[in-house]
Amino acid sequence: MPELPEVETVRRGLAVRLEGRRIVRVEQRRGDLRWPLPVGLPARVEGRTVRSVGRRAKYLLIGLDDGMVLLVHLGMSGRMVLTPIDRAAPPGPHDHLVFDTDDGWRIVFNDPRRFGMIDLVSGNALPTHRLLAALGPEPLEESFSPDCLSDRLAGRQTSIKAALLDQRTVAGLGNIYVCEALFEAGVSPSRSAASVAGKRCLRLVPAIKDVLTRAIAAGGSSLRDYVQTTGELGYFQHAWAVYGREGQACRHCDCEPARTGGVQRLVQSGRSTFFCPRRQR
DNA sequence: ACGAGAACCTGTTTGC
DNA sequence: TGCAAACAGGTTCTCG
Repeated sequence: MPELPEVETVRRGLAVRLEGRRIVRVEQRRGDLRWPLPVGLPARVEGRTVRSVGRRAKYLLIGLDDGMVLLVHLGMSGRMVLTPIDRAAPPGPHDHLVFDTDDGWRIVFNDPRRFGMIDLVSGNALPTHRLLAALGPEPLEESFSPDCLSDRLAGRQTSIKAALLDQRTVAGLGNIYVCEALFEAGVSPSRSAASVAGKRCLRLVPAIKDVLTRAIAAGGSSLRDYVQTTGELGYFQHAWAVYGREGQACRHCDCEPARTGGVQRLVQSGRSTFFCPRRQR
């Protein structure tokens, strides 16, 4: 579910309800997600006031008033669901953590596949945290420039698709937005990363920024039952040009799928890639 | 050192 | 219709 735009959407939803609120109760309903949860998590969070809700790449950073930060990754299927406590349903089988605030709101972390990760770390230690230390630049920051990406792609033998999926190259892109950005830039996903270093980054970097910005504005992409913290659906999935559109016309070619084959699908390092071979070279 | 593939886990969709 | 296989937004680990 969650790539940068979805996590940013969740961050904004959480910030509204959590910033300045005290967490009066934490219920931990199982001991592990991808890894064991931090020892004594509920007791270490109960009574704390939330200072800030930030984001780094696909990680949510919930800053507490004692200087600790709750680090949350939603994995593939993680969700944060917000409801008033008096209207909250009983916890379901995949509701792993429940947080109640002093003004009567409940935040439930739900994650059926349990690829999510949660840690509680000192704010000072964040930059060197094992999950964050190697992350590449934030794609929406100004410092993420064509030159910056070019340097990171130079000399790499893997495909541009795999390189952009690698969070050390640039942080926050996932399978959907890599496909969309490569389409918008007119770059073939099969091209070597090294061959994109240089002038193709002049198109690729603005395309990445544009796709992410538009997706955030739309509240992210909703697949299956993914909803924002508010319960609303994101609607960027309707704007996809190529992702999930095998055999259909891409958003910019007038070509008839019956004659040209339309959007093509291929598998790269085990993941589906969607692209338009007429537009992407 | 780097890159491809497997593994982690559950739910939903697809195909025979 | 029913069941099994394929597939899904991510990350880490292993192996060549």
